[in-house]
Amino acid sequence: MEIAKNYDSSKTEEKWYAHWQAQNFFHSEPDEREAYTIVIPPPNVTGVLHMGHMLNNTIQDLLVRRARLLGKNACWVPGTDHASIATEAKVVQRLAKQGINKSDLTREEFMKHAWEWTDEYGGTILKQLKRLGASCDWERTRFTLEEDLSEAVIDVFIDLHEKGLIYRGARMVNWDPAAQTALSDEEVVHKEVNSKLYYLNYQIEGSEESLTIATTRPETILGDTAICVNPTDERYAHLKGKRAIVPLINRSIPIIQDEYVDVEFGTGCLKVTPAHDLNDYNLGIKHNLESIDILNDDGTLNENAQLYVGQDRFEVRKHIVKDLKAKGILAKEEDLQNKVGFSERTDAVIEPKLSIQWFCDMQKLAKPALDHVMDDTIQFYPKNTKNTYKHWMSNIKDWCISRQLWWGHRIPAFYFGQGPKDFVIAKTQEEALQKAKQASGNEQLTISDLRQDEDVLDTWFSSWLWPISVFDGFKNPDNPDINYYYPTNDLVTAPEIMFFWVARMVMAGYEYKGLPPFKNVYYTGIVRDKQRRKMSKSLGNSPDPIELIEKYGADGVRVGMLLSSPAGNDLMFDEGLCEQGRNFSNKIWNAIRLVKSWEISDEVELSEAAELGDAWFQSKFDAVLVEINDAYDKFRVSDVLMMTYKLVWDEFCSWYLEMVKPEYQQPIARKTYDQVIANFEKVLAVLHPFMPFITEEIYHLIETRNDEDCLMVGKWPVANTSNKMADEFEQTKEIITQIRNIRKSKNIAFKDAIELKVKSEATANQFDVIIQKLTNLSSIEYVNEQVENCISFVIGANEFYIPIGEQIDVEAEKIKIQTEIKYLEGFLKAVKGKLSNEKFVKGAPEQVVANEQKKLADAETKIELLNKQLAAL
RNA sequence: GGGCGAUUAGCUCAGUUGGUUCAGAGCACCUCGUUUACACCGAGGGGGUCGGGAGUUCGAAUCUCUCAUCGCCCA
Repeated sequence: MEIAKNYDSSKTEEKWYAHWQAQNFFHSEPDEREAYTIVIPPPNVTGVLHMGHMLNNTIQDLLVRRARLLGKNACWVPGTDHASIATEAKVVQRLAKQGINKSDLTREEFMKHAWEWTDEYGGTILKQLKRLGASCDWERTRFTLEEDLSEAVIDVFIDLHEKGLIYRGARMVNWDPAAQTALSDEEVVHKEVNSKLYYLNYQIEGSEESLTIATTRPETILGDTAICVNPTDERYAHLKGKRAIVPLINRSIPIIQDEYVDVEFGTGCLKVTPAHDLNDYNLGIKHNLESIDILNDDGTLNENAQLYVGQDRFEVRKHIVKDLKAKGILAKEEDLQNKVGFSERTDAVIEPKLSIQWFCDMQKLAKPALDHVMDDTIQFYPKNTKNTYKHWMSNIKDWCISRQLWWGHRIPAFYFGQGPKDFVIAKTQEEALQKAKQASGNEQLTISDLRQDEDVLDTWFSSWLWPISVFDGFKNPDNPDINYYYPTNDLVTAPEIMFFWVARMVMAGYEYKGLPPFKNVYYTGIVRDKQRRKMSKSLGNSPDPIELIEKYGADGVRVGMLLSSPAGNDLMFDEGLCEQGRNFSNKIWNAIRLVKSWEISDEVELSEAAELGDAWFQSKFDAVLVEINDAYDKFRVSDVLMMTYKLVWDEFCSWYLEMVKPEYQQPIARKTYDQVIANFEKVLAVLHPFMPFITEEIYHLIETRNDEDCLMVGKWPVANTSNKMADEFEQTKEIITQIRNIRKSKNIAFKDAIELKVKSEATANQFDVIIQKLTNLSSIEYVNEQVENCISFVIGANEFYIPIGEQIDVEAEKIKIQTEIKYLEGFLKAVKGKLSNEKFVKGAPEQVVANEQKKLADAETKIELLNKQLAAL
């Protein structure tokens, strides 16, 4: 069979993915095997595949494919997230392009557009994941806004409300004026920005005196209802009980005292705007201040402000500074760096806003969620992420779960009156009506008297149920799927959503199943470019994953992604890594090409080298496999890859295949061939999780197989560690390297055979035939005396001589040997120093001292040998 | 401001309770190479005072303190 010289991924990937699907290999049903489950972190329906997804899903596929090979019943549940705020923004944008305003639509009309949008784009990422080779159980694909999952969300809302853990209340929330909705604390990103600190003079009422306050937000003075100073601040002690005048609008406000004010910051005088700052709000409550809300929901000023009405808050800032300056109220301005909150989704500057929202009380839910991570029931990788988790969980605040949006799960609250308590929580209108009649005592109520809450729930209020809801664990709490697949095994996600998602899933898991949602959480790093900038669409520094796959093959890209990504470390992505992955594909490809080029013969005798090679390789393979398994258990993914890479490239290709390779144009013994194939298949199995496509292709190049006989559903090899030949061979590798080195330095071509003479206690080395083959020796002779006129080297207690057929350069040889002696003597001195140190001999463990003594003896022997050689020159 | 973590070869990173010749890997780099799988390759090689300083110890990349620089989380 002709095999192309270079591997062409475009000819295999689609073929095998389709084949696997046709064989239904991705699908899982509960059975008697051990389950291995992963639920995908559902990507947004708005998204397209980016490098973060590539990393994340490559790792998940790696784990799932290995679990499958280990004989577990592997189930990777895919799906998408409705991404309330992001999707709604996209839909609004699209409508705007069509000249439609959201406000002109009814809720139902808008939802129709949103569903159309979702049907059109929602599956993009999942489709793209197939290109990567993701072995998801597509039959189980779920969507957070589908019927069953929505029902779970509503049921949980009702349940938590009944338990008193969800409440409605007026609070200071994070308001996103662009999306015009409240956000949770986690959706606010604090960024350091260059601002200005403005110093403004406030007139003291009934006096010529004025005091100066400092503020970064001069436009909010229109909502000021007090000035606050620290009671210990003597500068302002005389102002106690007096009032000040708000500039421009001449409102009289009290001067109050509170410890909260930082004497050091600005002037030590604080303007208090209870409606627009959380701290001021708290001060307002404490001191019973009036609260004047001067902003509309879209960030423009309202009538309460009196001035600049209808203008945007940032426009107003410019104007008011100008006006204050003109009136001599602005004392000075200073540059200042401060942190400002931005909306994670819209990047708008967040306004603290007092509004009525729904909240989820986290205290009770957080307790088991914290405990079971601290006691390692759930393990985090890397370990140090536990600290961050603990810190957040120990300082947890209530979760604002309502959003002023349409795209999402509508809050099941029905209002029957105007009072703050005039509502009921119910799953259906009918049920709501019953409850409302009861609550109001008004039997005349009809459905049309009820108003359902207009708001929807935070998207994460559905995501936190994901590991349970994808198995219908709410509707059907005892169904075979949930019993079999839950708790899931591993969760692979980004560290930045530890609070958004991971922590809350753990809470929901314990609240609703009494069990953790998963056993391990693997936090990936962030994919950055070479300059350490986070990859983002706006920077344009992210390659297109699909183009990468087309260029380097899915296998190559998978390897590229994992080559430099130890758990939790950011990944400095470089296309060169994918290139390395592609080169690796080609290396393996050429290994099968070599093997398939051999003519198999039943007549040919087994060569000793091939027998030895097989024994050695099995020993080596098993030793490495033990390490690989161990690294998998510790989620040391890039270590696993590197070990696998070296196993394939160095041990299998460079050593093993070279050992067993038949002479040019000679056939290979059938038995040897069979051994090579057996070893090849084991190597392929270990490599398969990283490179599913090429390994499957090669598996089928080895021989024609049945449709259901695929590597993907093959067996992970089992290590037999009794064979120690791998260790014994290490010294032989050194001998071979030395001989190659001599060839190199003396310019002796490989095709010219050379002789080797060995002075040793032994009369043979079990690996002599290997040495002979790999270095092209005409003979190996064991001698009792030093050999003259040779290049020599010493390994262990053995001396090796190579006659080079010409006069050797005595001086050069002398220098070489002297250099080595010098190094050894220095080493010896250090060892002797240790051993003559009484404290060391007494203090160090016996083993360590014994080792030092062995080092001493070995070095002395070697120096002696080298000196003899030197003398003989 | 509070907390966590990092700093080891040109780059990205290992280095498991301090102790084998422990200073390592991959890539990059340099030299040589049409040896009959692969130049997307082979063989060989150079390269680090382990961020600076101090300390503990018989012994420190590893433990302590301190300084510097950088990240992340929270407020």
